[in-house]
Amino acid sequence: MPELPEVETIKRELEPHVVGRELTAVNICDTKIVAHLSPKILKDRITGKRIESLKRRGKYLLFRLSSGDYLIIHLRMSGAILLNPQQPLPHTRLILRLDDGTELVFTDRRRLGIVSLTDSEKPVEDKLGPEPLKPHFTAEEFANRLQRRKAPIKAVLLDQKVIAGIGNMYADEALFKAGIHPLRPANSLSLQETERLHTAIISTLRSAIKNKGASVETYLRPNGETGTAHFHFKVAHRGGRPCPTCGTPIQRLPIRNRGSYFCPCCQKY
DNA sequence: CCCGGAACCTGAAGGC
DNA sequence: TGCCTTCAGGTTCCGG
Repeated sequence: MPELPEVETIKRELEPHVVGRELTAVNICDTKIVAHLSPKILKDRITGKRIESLKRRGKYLLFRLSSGDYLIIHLRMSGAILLNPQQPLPHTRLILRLDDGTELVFTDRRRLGIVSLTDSEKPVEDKLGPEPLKPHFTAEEFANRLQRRKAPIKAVLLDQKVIAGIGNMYADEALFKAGIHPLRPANSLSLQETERLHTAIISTLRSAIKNKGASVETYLRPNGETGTAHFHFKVAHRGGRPCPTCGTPIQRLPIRNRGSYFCPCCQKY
């Protein structure tokens, strides 16, 4: 499941291969993945354009084109982008060919990912809160946002308008690191707890990026290799296994229909 | 605005 | 063996 660290890894590993290159051919294999405009218009508007830069914002990838447009890709649950795969891949949705022969292949087993085109960053920007790894994500601003919400902290961490880029796995890992129960109402956290969580979010994401993301389910890096961040998970996807700190079995609890993993001993309500 | 639940989607896994 | 149900979760939509 691509979250911020996975999308950041893809961005970094794709960047040197795509920036400055021209899109010479666009093959939309599954028109259903194109959102907000017709597949034909998207294809016509990006073919022949140069990729000026590649940026990640939250879980979105934005390719800025020489036309001034932004080609936007969101991988959702099962999307991946592969560079020059050795053989045809199952669930291929989109193929971009560049002027040096490079091929970018967007695959998506569950078909929930989207490709779109906009003339500014605004549509993406409007959906998202602060980037957690940028200096403007401060503990004060974080505390402010939490104070307005009484929903479970786990649910609030998944709200992209509160913080951009956190998903189910890293929400669980950050809450464990901060020692906070996932069902605690967001506005019940003390200032100290909020600061611990703020720090935990940043260190959890940084460490996952160092490990090139977590390969659970279908996530792969553009070169086809897996990430290693999941080997360092303490609670995420580890229901029933002993907590690495105290040995208590990790519990699984559905919150907002998402499996939430936590240690009932280290994260008391 | 805020909240929780359902829908979208497909393949894997488990029950019978 | 095979059919059926359940589960996985990022985002959006909807009713309260």
